[in-house]
Amino acid sequence: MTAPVRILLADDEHLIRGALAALLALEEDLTVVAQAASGPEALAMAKAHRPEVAVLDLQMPGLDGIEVAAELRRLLPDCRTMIVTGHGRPGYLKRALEVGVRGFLPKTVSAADLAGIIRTVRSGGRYVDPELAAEAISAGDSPLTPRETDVLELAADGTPVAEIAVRAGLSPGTVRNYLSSAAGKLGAENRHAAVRLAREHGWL
Amino acid sequence: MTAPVRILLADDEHLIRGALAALLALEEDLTVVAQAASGPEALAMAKAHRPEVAVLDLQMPGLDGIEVAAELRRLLPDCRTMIVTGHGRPGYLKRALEVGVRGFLPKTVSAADLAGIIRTVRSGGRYVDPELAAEAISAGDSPLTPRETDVLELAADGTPVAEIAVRAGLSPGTVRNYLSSAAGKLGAENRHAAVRLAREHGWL
DNA sequence: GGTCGGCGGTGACAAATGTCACCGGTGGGC
DNA sequence: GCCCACCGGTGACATTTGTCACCGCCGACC
Repeated sequence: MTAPVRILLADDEHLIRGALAALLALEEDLTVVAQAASGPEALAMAKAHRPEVAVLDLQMPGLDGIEVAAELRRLLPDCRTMIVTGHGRPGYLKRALEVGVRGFLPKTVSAADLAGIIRTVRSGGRYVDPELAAEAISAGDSPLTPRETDVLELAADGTPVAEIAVRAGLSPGTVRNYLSSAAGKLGAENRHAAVRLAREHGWL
Repeated sequence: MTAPVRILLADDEHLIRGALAALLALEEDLTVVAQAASGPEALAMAKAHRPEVAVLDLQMPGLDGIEVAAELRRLLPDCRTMIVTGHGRPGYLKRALEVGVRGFLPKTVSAADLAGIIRTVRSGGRYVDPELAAEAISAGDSPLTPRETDVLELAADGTPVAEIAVRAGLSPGTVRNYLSSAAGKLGAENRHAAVRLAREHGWL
């Protein structure tokens, strides 16, 4: 029998992380060698313990799972990464795949599935939750230009145009043009609805 | 030794729920008699299995944890309820306590703590996460009148004033008055920022 | 070379929104 | 009875916003 798969587990919810660790410990060919409760901690633990597979929660303090995955790819190219997430926005999936994540799944999978997917990923395979994949495909690419996305993001929490203009280093008129065009492309009544729609599609 | 505590576990994230069940199974004085992945399912399982303690996730499809707790109180007055949640908005805590929830904790607690709290709740005690409690207290009561809250809620997703007016059965002018007054009370620049602030405080 | 899309900008106009004063009605508390 | 807060409304006004046309400047692509 070969040595067990060395796993790094990162999730800011202690309860979940502990439970997951306990669950994976039941699988004799898997071993959790490190745990972390935040993005930076995950990186530190990875450097120290050099896991073969990193199981990362999407939302974590400090750095989110995708940012950690990107860093890990630079630091430990041999370490396979997978993302586990509660709510799967399509945009996240795309970003994740771009930084080399090999597994992407919602927390609704069963423990047995998780263990299986870890093995798959470990041996070079990939796994993407079918439902999330379908959503991502149907969502398609963002119709927004990079700059439109920037400006829309700055408009996210009800910031008035004048402030957006300052923060983006643009003239107020230009900001309004971008917002108007973005809202038009998204079929939104105004920028606030546009923000909501873009968020729903994972374009923000 | 007395019979083990009969527990109902409700969480829509299969992975978490399973892991939790496995974890609680390690405690010999606790036994998970039922599991559910949605609000309605939780109620059905509760009716069928009559647990002593119901551990409910806050966000679930169908009915959220608090709604389930409220129903349970009617259906099974002897069943103690506790809410476990990822992100603890202060407003939720308040609503939870109002419907008789006896435990309210974030998912950042450890498994040992969870088991301890289940025992506490089972024997008639209460437990509220100190940090969430502090937030709730510092957040205080909503400064908004009921009607202001209604209108603000309708304004939530960028709905134009005209539509809010129709839905609320008010004149557009009145709607603007309410929104303006709400934004003023919250110190917000405009209604969208006001919505965000109210959400953050759990007042929405 | 030409064309086209993105970027940044201006100016002008209409529409939506924010703000204020002020109205009457109702109901609770002192 | 009086006061006060909330409800619902009107009218007027300034400000913010959305929308459109049109400008020049790249840079990529054919």
